[in-house]
Amino acid sequence: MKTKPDVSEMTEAQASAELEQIAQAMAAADIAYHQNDAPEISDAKYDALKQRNAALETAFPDLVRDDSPSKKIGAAVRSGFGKIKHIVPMLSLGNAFSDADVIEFDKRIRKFLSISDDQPLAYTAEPKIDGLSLALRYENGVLVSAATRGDGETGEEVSQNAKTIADIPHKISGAPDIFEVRGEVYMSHKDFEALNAAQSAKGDKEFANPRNAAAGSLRQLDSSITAKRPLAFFAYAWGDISEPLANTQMGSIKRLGKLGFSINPLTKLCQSPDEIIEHYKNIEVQRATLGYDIDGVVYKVNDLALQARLGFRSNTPRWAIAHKFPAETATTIVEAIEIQVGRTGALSPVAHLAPVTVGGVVVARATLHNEDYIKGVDSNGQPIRKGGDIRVGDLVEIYRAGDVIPKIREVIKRGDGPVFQFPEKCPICGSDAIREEGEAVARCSGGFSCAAQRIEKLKHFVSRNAFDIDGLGAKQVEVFTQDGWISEPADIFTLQERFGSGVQQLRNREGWGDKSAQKLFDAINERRNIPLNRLLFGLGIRHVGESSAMTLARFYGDWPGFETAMMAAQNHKGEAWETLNSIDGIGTVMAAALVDFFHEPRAKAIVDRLVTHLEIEPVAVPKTNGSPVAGKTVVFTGTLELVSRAEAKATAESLGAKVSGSVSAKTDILVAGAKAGSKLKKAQSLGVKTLTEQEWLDLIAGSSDS
DNA sequence: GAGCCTCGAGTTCC
DNA sequence: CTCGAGGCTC
Repeated sequence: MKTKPDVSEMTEAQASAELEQIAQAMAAADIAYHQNDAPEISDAKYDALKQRNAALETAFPDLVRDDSPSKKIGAAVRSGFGKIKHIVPMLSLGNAFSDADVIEFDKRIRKFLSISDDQPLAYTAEPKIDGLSLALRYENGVLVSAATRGDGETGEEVSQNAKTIADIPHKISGAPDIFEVRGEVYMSHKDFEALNAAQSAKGDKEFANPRNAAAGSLRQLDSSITAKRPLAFFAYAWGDISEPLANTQMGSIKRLGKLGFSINPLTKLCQSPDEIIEHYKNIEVQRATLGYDIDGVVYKVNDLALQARLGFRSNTPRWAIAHKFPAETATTIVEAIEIQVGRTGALSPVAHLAPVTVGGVVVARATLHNEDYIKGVDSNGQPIRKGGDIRVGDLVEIYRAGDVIPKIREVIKRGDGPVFQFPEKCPICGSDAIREEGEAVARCSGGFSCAAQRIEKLKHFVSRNAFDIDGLGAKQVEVFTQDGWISEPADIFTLQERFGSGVQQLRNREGWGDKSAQKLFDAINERRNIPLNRLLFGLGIRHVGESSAMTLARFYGDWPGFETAMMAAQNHKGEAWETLNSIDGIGTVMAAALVDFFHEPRAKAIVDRLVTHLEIEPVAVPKTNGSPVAGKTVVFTGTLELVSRAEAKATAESLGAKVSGSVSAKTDILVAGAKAGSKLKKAQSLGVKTLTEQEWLDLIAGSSDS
């Protein structure tokens, strides 16, 4: 690459020409990255362009273009596709990596269903296609929409593109009126190679692998491009449906085939874990000659009535599992081991590797988790990998766990580096690193005195699920902190007043124009109104994540109520303390972390300064008119069989009830599922009203909609 | 106290 | 995505 002339030696004409070039290059890169799922240039190159652009704009402020990359805050949102909410969520599957995991899976299911080992229990086993999931909705036999998985709850509408796929019929007959088919879009090896050959002949970029090619093709904004791409589709299940297709998994798949969908020929009904594993090995042997990528075999309980009884954990069905093939590996050298400091002070080692391609992606870093992981032992001192501890200079085999996170599997050849010494001090602030007895993680003890912790806390504060301030991401936080502009959350909200109009100061900065500065201030101002749960999450109190923050917000309702309770629970005693501990999902560790946080003077001062800038919105109190349980404290115990525990809790809360985990004199209703034990007895002795699960459902029936 | 299950925290590359 | 730890049930 030729070196660009120094900015100070350039003429206006040269600068203007280069600014135009950069604007075009970056716009093209944005499109490639955000809309085509395939970056054209590396992050480093992209950053270099951005910096060069900023330098030019600083030197020639009159030449700043209207379409300058510096005026774009954050990434352009991928546009052009509508959203579709999945009526039945598209969940991911749990994973099995060994035969033992599969046997365990079978055992768990038998235990859950009380089926003894000598009774038969059938499973389907089918290849797990490495493509993208797609949900097709037919109404009265006509394809009305197609949606990608998205986050499982909401996907993107790609109907026009789906219609160009030969395996997807536009009309079907003999199907239920409402009929949602689920399956996998993929590209065969042959078609993938032909496509890449054509791409390279045209001078277009090639795709890294068939999955990326399929993803990129399905998400074209112009469906005539998708039509030219040779995509294929295997159907494997149904989602929302007006009447069941069959009462077994295998029966459903066969019906899908009869209705005109492609179904995978290697799908097999198996009667035992042994037979499942045999089929897995069979498929593994054929893997190379199938003509399309698969990354494992999926097993499902065949009987749909049993599937319904098994139900779901928070994110995965209990009745299915994906048995993964061993991940692709690569060997490389450990060049350095760096220690990063997290927002809680956790010291996490990360290996810097000589870059190497694993499964189509260049990997340069791998997580090392903690001290024991580097040593190669688990918490009981048992070895976790071949080749022992990891040192700088070692030749190692790496893989991508879940095809995502790079990890070191094995030390293949010992280098000449010394045994890695885990630091006893924080690498940033020099405070002692403390590893509590029985814990895996060492933490910097510097707290608010540690610059790294302060920055990470701020990054957490502005993160997507906390304050989510547009234009103030991790990178900006770092820059602003280093320049001394912000050091705690309250500073963000005084930025504008401290800099007068602020715009002048910001404008002198690289990459900031009047517009972007004003946009940032607008974004900050928008967040002066913040829901209580987001505030609680954003504070970054240890052990308090998104979910617990919501629990607390729901329970206490508003900020004054919450804060008063925290202050009153001082010394872990008294009624406020007991109440806090009684909340379902809040235990002693979290309760202590919360109370201690609010009695730590520095933390308290930071919170006090912050809240003066905020309008804290109470968590939407559910409509409780007509609800028979509004304001009541409800406890669930035993095994709930009709609805999941999480669902029962969510329903109760939506009706204005407070869900508690333990029975006390303040409990209004105890809902006792099967095998209820001590809590039921206690409730009876206290004279608390107890209901069976069915009685509870009857009680709340009809009030959910009013 | 053991055995789930769920959540929090940390990480990589895109 | 994974690991570790907290919380709940038995």
